[in-house]
Amino acid sequence: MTDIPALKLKNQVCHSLYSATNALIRAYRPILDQLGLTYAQYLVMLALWDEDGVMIKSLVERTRFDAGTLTPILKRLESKQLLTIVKSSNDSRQKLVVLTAAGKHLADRAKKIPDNIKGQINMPAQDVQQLKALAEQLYTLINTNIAADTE
Amino acid sequence: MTDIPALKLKNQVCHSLYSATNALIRAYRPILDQLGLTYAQYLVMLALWDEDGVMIKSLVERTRFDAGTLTPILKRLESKQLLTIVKSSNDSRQKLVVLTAAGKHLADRAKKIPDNIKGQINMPAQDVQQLKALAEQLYTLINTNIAADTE
DNA sequence: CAAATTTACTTTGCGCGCAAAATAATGGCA
DNA sequence: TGCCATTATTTTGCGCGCAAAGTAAATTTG
Repeated sequence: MTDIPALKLKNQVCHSLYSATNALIRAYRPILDQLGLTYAQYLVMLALWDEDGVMIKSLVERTRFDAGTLTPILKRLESKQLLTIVKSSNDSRQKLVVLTAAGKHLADRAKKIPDNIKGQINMPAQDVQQLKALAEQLYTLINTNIAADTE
Repeated sequence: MTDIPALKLKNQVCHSLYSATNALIRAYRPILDQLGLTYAQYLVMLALWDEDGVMIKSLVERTRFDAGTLTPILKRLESKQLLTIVKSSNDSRQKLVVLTAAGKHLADRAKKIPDNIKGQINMPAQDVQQLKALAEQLYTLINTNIAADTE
C-alpha cells in the first residue's frame, strides 16, 4: 500500500518498544496479583523500599512518574494500609510518604519476583543488561534533547 | 533501606523500559497533535497504510493491540473520517476496516515524522537498531514462554 | 512588607490497556 | 437437523499517563 519504508509498522522502533513493554507488564500481572499490587504500584513500592519517609517530589523523580499519576497511586497504596501520607512540619506544602509495617514486610514477599520473572522469560542476562542500558540511553537522550526545548 | 539488590528500582530493566517507552510517547505527542492523532491511533494508521480493507483481527495481530483496546480506537478514527468500518459479506461476524481518501492522504503528512523524531532524539542509528532488536526479542520470548502456559 | 512568582501537590478530563463477560454468527459433529 | 464449541467483535470496569488548570503555602522582589 504505502511503500514508504520509514512508515512501515515493522520498521518502527517505537512499536517494538511499546509492545515489548506492554507484554512485560502483562507478564508481571499474575505475579503482582498475589501481592495485591498493580505494576505501577509495584514500581512505587520499589522506590519506597529503597527509601521512604520522603517527599512526593522525591518519588516523582525516582519513579519517573507524573505527579498527577502518582497522587492517586499513593492513595490506593494508603487504602491498602501499605503506607501513610503525612504533612511535613517544616513546609506544609510538602507531604511525606511513610511505609507502614505491612508495607515494609511486603518486601519479603516481593523479593522473589525478579528471579521469578527472569526464570519465566529466559532472556540471556547479557541481552537483558544491554536492553536496559539502551533503554536508559534513550530515556536520557529524550530528556536532554527534548525537555531542554522548553528552557 | 531494603538492601536486596534485586529489589532496587535502579536495577529493574522493566523500569528503564517503561520510562523510556513513556518518554518516547511524550516525544511523539506534539508531532502527532498536528495530525490530530494519538500515539495508539498513529500505530493503527501505520498498520492500515501498510494494508487496509482488512479484518479487525488482522489489525489486532499486526498492531499487537488488545481487541478491547482496538474497538474504541477504530471508532475514534472513524469519527475523524479517516476510515470506515463495514460488515463483511462472507462472514457477518467480521468487520472490515477501510481507509477513506482522507485517511490515505494523511500518510503524506505523516511520512516526515520518523525522521523528525530521529532528528530530535539523536540516538546513534546503530543503537536504535540494537534497541529495536532486543525489544523484539523480549516481546517474542514473553509470547513464546508465557502465553504458551495457557495452551 | 505587600505583591508577584515559584513550588508542592491535587483535580479534571480524555484516551488507552486489558481482563472478563457479553453478544452474535459460524462451523463441527452426532 | 439440532446442539455445542469456536470465532469475531463489543462492552464493562478499573487503573494508569499526562496535559492543563486549580489550590495553597513558601519564597522572592520591588
